[in-house]
Amino acid sequence: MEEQLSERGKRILEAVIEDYIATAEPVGSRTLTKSHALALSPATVRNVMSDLEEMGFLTSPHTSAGRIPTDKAYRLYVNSILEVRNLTRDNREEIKRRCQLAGRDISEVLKETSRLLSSTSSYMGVVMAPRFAANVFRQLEFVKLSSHRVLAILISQNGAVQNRLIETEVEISQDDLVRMGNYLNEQLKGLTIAQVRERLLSEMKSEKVRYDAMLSQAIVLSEATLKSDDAQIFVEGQANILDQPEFHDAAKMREIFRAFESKGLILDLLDRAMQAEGVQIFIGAESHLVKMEGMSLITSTYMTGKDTVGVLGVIGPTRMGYGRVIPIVDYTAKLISRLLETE
Amino acid sequence: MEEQLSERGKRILEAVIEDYIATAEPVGSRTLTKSHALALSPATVRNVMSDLEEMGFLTSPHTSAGRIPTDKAYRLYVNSILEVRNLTRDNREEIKRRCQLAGRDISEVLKETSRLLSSTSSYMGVVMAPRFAANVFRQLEFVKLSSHRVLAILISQNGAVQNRLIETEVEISQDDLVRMGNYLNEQLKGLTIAQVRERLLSEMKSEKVRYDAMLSQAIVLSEATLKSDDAQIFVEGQANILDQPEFHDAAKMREIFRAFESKGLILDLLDRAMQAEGVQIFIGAESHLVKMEGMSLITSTYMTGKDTVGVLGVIGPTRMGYGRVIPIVDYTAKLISRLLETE
DNA sequence: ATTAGCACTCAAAAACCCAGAGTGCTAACC
DNA sequence: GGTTAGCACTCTGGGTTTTTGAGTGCTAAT
Repeated sequence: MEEQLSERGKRILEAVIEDYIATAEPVGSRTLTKSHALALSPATVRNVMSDLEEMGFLTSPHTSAGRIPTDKAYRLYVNSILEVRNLTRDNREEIKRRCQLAGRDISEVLKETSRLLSSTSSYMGVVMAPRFAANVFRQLEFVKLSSHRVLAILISQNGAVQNRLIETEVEISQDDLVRMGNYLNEQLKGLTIAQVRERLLSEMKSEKVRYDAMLSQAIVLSEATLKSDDAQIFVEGQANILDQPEFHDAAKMREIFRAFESKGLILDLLDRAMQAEGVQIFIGAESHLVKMEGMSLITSTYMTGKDTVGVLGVIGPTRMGYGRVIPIVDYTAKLISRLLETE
Repeated sequence: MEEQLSERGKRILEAVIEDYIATAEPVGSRTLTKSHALALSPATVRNVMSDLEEMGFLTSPHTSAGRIPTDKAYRLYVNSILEVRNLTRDNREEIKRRCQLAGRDISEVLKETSRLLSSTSSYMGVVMAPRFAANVFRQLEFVKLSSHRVLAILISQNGAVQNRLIETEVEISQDDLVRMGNYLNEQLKGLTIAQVRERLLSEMKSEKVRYDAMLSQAIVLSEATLKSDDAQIFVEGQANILDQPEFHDAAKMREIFRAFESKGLILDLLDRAMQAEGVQIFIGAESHLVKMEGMSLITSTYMTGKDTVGVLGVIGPTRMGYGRVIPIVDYTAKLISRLLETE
């Protein structure tokens, strides 16, 4: 049963996949011979397709419909058949243009990137921001807003900013706040945010702190600032997938939207994608997430310097234009990496 | 034709509206007499309904279906028939619990509020953040990230933070940046952000700046920080409206999602809602936005101290549980107002 | 090995029918 | 007068049946 795939078999499988990608309809032997110049009769094609079905590359939704590619077929396709097109100059220009980070806040840029991915691919764009905790600490700032309210602002070396409003037990003067800030900035210079946190937690237990009320204040404040660092994910262009014919019916649509409403699902996926460097492709059930059947995900990691810090990508139907989307994702990731470089 | 609406007419109209809200089906005379204890025969009800139709409160999708309320009917209903229920204690507790702003960044809180509105109403939640420009300036901070990159952080009195990455032409030392910051903070104390901007623009033209390179740098930097203040809008729970039977068919769904994808539409609406203080209700076509037919919007403004600074609300189908949603919106707005008070 | 031919299959679309809910009107009723 | 029972009529939605057409698998001829 597991005989090798012939050259002709490959050609035909490719044709089927491409037709199916284009039309979303099961493709039959006759249509295939017409659209692709195969110099073969429908009957022959039928035989080959029958073989392909046996090998698990095609299925038919029912007898007497055409056939559609299985996940396994897509896998083969992206691995060894597909040749990735280059981006057009225009495409590249547009991506570059829209990824300017000057003059904007960094998460704005990532959001825009997500939007960009969505609109150039016409599927859904996804960007996971660098985990704040992995960034290098740059500066911590306390600003007194009112008697018992302090705004803590935490700045990382790459320009990400987080802030928290803290209700303090006792009133602290702005001067004291500044002093705390200076002290901590001095202490924490060069650590990653995660390390900063560890350091603070251990200090909290130390003897010294017991006797220095202000220091302990500072530590409580900054600890409050640091806790709960949820990954930021930007998902854009959900409406795009509504245009895909496979989701035309209302029930399916609802399901999809429900699934993506909480970002947990996407987070899981992206976390997985972050394990390995570079472009990765998850096809349908491969992701082992039930909700993802019928959908594929193309991701690429991006980095600052040598460290992988985030992932971005495109989610679309399994039946998606891999050849077109892969280079988009790839190029965008590279661009973002370049932008984030701290010179 | 424009005779007054009798007491009985009102009662029946109310019954129709309530039935329709509950079932989303056109309601007929017979069902009406059954569900509401009206002590009238279907025939009589029919007569009255016929009158109501003539007056423009009801329409029938076709002969021999029941009737459905028009926008005009809803208007009358919310204005003079409906009595707004009070919130249950549980409801109030939950809203309070989820609106804690301590420990979080202010826009996080507003986003959560939007989520809250959506989940308690089971429609779509909308929150427009205070226009940053209207806030009172608190502090401006420049942080050097790398040779030509400066992060500018702008903090307002109420704890909102905006930051921008700025690529500078020439390298500026961190010391100089601090000095610039101090100078500007001194100068700009107490102004609103909008005023700050005006002030800077006018300074840029003044003679003094010509001769002080650093000052002019500072002004360029902060001007870069201030420009482009787009309103922030948080929309949550879009998937909720997919459950509404009136949007069950795929085409409608798509339309809705497309409409809300760009937030411009919502922005227009909310801007309008901000004109007047307190709870406002826009029913269907009243908003004069084509896309909004079939949908209603319940909003309330919220304030810090005496100034209206933002709006929040719920978007749902015209056929929505006004009596239930209005107090939710109202209460939430009041709560947010209280939270934002600068003590 | 390939292909033409043919009988067979099945889903989707069209055509059709029917029941049910609703209406408007008229005539009787209180 | 307002109210109600009765009746003929209308329309939609749902279910069933028919038709159509694309597609298959097999066999026999090339």
